[in-house]
Amino acid sequence: MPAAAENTAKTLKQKSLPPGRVKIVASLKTLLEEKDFGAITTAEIAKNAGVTEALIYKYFKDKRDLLHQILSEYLEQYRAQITHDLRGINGVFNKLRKLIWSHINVYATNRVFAKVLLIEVRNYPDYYKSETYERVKEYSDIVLKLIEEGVQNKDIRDDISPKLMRYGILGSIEQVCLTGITFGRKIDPDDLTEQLCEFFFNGIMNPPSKIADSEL
Amino acid sequence: MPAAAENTAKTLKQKSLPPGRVKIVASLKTLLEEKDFGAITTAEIAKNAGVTEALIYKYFKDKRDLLHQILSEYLEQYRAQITHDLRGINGVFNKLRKLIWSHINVYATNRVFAKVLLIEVRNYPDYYKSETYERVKEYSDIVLKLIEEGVQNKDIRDDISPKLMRYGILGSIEQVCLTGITFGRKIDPDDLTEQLCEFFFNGIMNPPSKIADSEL
Amino acid sequence: MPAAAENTAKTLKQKSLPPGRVKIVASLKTLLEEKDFGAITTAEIAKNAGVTEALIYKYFKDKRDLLHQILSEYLEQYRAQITHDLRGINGVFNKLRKLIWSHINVYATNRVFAKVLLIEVRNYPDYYKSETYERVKEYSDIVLKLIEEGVQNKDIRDDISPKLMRYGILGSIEQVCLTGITFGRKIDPDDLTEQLCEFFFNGIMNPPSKIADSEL
Amino acid sequence: MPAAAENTAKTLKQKSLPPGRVKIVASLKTLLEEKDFGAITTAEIAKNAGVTEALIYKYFKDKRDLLHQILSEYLEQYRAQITHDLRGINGVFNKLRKLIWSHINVYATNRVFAKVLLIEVRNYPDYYKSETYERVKEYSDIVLKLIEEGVQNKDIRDDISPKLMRYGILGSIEQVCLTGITFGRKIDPDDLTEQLCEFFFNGIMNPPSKIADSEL
DNA sequence: CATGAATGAGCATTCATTCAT
DNA sequence: TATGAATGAATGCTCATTCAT
Repeated sequence: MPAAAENTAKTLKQKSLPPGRVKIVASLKTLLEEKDFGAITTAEIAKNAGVTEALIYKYFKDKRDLLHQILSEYLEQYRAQITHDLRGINGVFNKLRKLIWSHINVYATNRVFAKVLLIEVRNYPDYYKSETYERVKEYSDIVLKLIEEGVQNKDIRDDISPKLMRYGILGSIEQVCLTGITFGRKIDPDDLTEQLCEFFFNGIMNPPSKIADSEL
Repeated sequence: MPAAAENTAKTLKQKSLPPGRVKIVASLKTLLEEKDFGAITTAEIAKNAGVTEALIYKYFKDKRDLLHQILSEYLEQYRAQITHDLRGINGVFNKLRKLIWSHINVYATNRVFAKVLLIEVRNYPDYYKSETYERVKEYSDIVLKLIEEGVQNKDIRDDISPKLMRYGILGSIEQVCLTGITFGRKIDPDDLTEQLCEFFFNGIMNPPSKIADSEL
Repeated sequence: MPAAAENTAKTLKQKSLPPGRVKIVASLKTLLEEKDFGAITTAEIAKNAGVTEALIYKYFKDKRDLLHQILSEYLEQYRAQITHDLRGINGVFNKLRKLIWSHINVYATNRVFAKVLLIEVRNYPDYYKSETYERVKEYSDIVLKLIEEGVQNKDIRDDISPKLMRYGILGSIEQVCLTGITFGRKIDPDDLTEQLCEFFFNGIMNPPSKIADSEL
Repeated sequence: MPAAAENTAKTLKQKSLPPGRVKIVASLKTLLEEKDFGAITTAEIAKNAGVTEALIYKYFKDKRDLLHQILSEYLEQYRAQITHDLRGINGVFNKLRKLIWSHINVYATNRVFAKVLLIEVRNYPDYYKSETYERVKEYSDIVLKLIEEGVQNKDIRDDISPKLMRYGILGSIEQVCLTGITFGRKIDPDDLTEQLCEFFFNGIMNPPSKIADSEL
C-alpha cells in the first residue's frame, strides 16, 4: 500500500502545518503576484494573512527565510515533475527536449516563482549560499549530466565544453521566459521548445545544402 | 585647426563638469566594486566622495538616477566600442563573432558594470521604462538586425525566429558571464567566444559525418 | 448595575488605550505649550514621551494626524460642554450669551488648543478637508441655527444675513481671544462676554435717546 | 510741477531697483497665488525669477525677509489708499463705513496679500516683532482713533471698550473675507460693507418698535 | 550685478524584528 | 498557538544659506 502510505503522509503533513503558517505562506504567494518581494512588507504579509507580524517570526527565521520556504516548495514540486517527466524517454535529445519543455512550462505556469527565482533572489548577496540555490544547482546538474551522457554517446559534440552548453541552454531559456514574464506576454512552451531545440541542436547556420542551393 | 579646437572644447567640457559631481560618480563606482547598490547609502557615497549628501541631489534626481547616469556612461562607451569594433568586418558570422567577443569582453573588463546591469537594475520596477533600458535595447536591436541580415543572405536559417535566436545568444552570454562574475572566476573572452560561436552557429549535435563515423 | 458595568467598560476602554499612545498624546500636548507645532519634531515628541519615534507611526498615520487626534479630543470635550451649558436656558439672547461665554471660556482655559486651532492648522492646505474642520463646522452651525431661530422669533433682525452675523460674532470672539493668547494677556470671559454681547446685540451706535441728549 | 516730480521719483525708484531684485519679488508674488509661502522653496523662487538662489540673499536677509518686503509694499499701498479714501468724509460713521469698505476691498482685490497676512505670517513666532506687524498696528490704530473720536462726540457708546469694538470690527471683517478667500468665493465689498455696518452700528437685535409690532 | 558650487543640519518615515503574556 | 506592544536602526531627501569668483 504505498499509495495509501503516501496519502497518509501527505494528509498528516498538511494537517500538521499550523493554520497560521499556512496563511502566511499563502499570503506572501498572493502578494508576490502583485508586487516585488522587496516591496512587500511584513506588515502587509501579516495583514493579508489575517495574523500578526509576530507570528511570521514564530515560523520563519526571517522575511527572507519565508521566501525561501516558498521557493523550496516550488522547487520541490518542480523536481518531482521533472523526474516524472523524464521517465520512459529514450535518447539524449529526446530527454533534453522534454527537460526544456518542462522547464519552460514551469515558468509559464508559475510566473511568480519565475520572477522571484530569476530576478529577486539574485540580488541577495548570500543567495548563493542558500538552500534554495543548492536545489537549483541540483537541477542544473541534471542537465549537465544529460549533456555529458550525450557526449559519451557521441550524440553531442565533444569540442564544446559541456558546462558551456549547459549555460547556453539554461541562459537561453531564462532569457526567453524572463522577457515573456516581464512584459506579461504569453509563453508557449510547445513552440518555444521546438525552436529552442532546433537552435541548441543544430545552430543558427543554414545547413550547407541550403547554402549550396542559394548559391546556385 | 578645427580638430584642435574641438579637442579643447571637449577638454573644457569635461573640466566643466563640477568637481563635486565627478567625485560623486567616482565614489559610487568604487563602492559598487565592494557591495550591492542597495546596500550602499547616500551617506556612504557622499562621505566616500568627500562631499555632502545634499550635493548628490543637486546633480542627480535620485540615488537611482545617479546609478543610471553611471550605467549610461558605461553603455555609451560600450556602444562606441562596438561600433568601432564592427567596422571593416565582412560576413554575418564574422560580425556576430566579433560582437560576441566585444560583449563578453566588456563584461569581463567591467565587472561592476556587468553586475549592476545584469542583476541590480532589473529589480527596479521601472527599469524597463528607464533611459538605460532604452540603450540596452538599442544594442539588442543591433544584434537582431545582424541576424535578420543573415537570414536574408541565407547565411542564417529562416525556420527559427530571429528574435528567439537573439534571446538565445544574449541569454547564453549573460549566463556565462554572470556565473563568472558571481563566483569571481576569470572570464576569457577568446575562449568563450570560440566555444559559444560553435554552439550558436552549429549547435550541440554532432555533425552527421561524425555520427556516421560513430555509428559504424 | 448596567451603569456600573458601562463605567467599568469605559474605564477599561480608557485603560486599554496602549500606554505608548497615551504618552505620545500627552507629550505633544506638553510640547505645544512651549512651541509651535511646526517647530516640534517627531524625535522630540517621542523622546519627551519616553517612547521611540516608530511608535508614533503605529498609532498615528502622520505627525499631522497626531495633532488632529488631539484637536478632536478637545473639540469633543468642548462640544459636550456647550451642549450641557445651553440646557435650561430660555431666549435666543440668553442662549447666545451663554454660548459666547462658553466659547471664550474654552479658549481662555485652553490656550494650547486655541493657538493650534486658530493659527497652526489653518496653514495646512487640507485642513478644510479634515475631520477636525468638520467638527468646527458643526459648532459653527449651532450658532447659525440659534441666530436663525432668533430671526424667526423676530428677536433678531431679518435685514442682515444670519451667516454674516455669525461671521461677525465668531470673528470677533476669535480676534479678542487670539490677541489675548498671542500676547499672553489674561482673558476674562465674564467681562468680555458682557461687552461683546452689548456690541453684538445693540451695536456701537449711541442709542437715539442719548444722541438726542447730546444733541441738545 | 508736482506731477512731474512724482513721475521722476517713481521712475528713478523703479530704475534704481536692480532687475534681479524686481524679478525675485515678482516671482514670489506669482508663486504665492498658487501655493502657500511655506510650500514655496527658494529654489523655486529663483528658478521662476530666472536668477540664482544666491541672488535672493544679496537683496534679502532671509526668505522671510523677502516675504515681509512684499507685504510692506502692499501695506504701504493700502495705507496710501486708505488715507486718500478718508479725505473729505465727515462723521465718524461715514468714515468708518468708508474704512470698512476699503479694508474689504483690499482683501477682495488682493487675495494673495490677504491670505499671507491673515494666515501665513501669523505662524511665524516673531511676526509680532516684525516691521510688517508694526504697519498693521498703525492701521489698527487708525481704527481705534476713529472709534475714540466717535465716543468723544457721543456718536459711539462709551460703555463698551473702544478696543473691544475695534477687535469686533476687524475680527468680523477678517472672518468674512477669510472665508471668502479660503473657499474662493466672490467678495462683494459693497454688500458686505452695508450689512457689516448695520451689524456694527446697530447690532443684531430687532429695534424695540419692530418688536412691539411683532408682539401685537 | 550675478552666479556656480557647495554645505550643514534637520527630519519624517519605514521596516524588520523582539518579547512578555 | 498567537498576539499586542514596542523598538532600534537606518535612510533618502529637502532646504535655506554661504562664499569665492
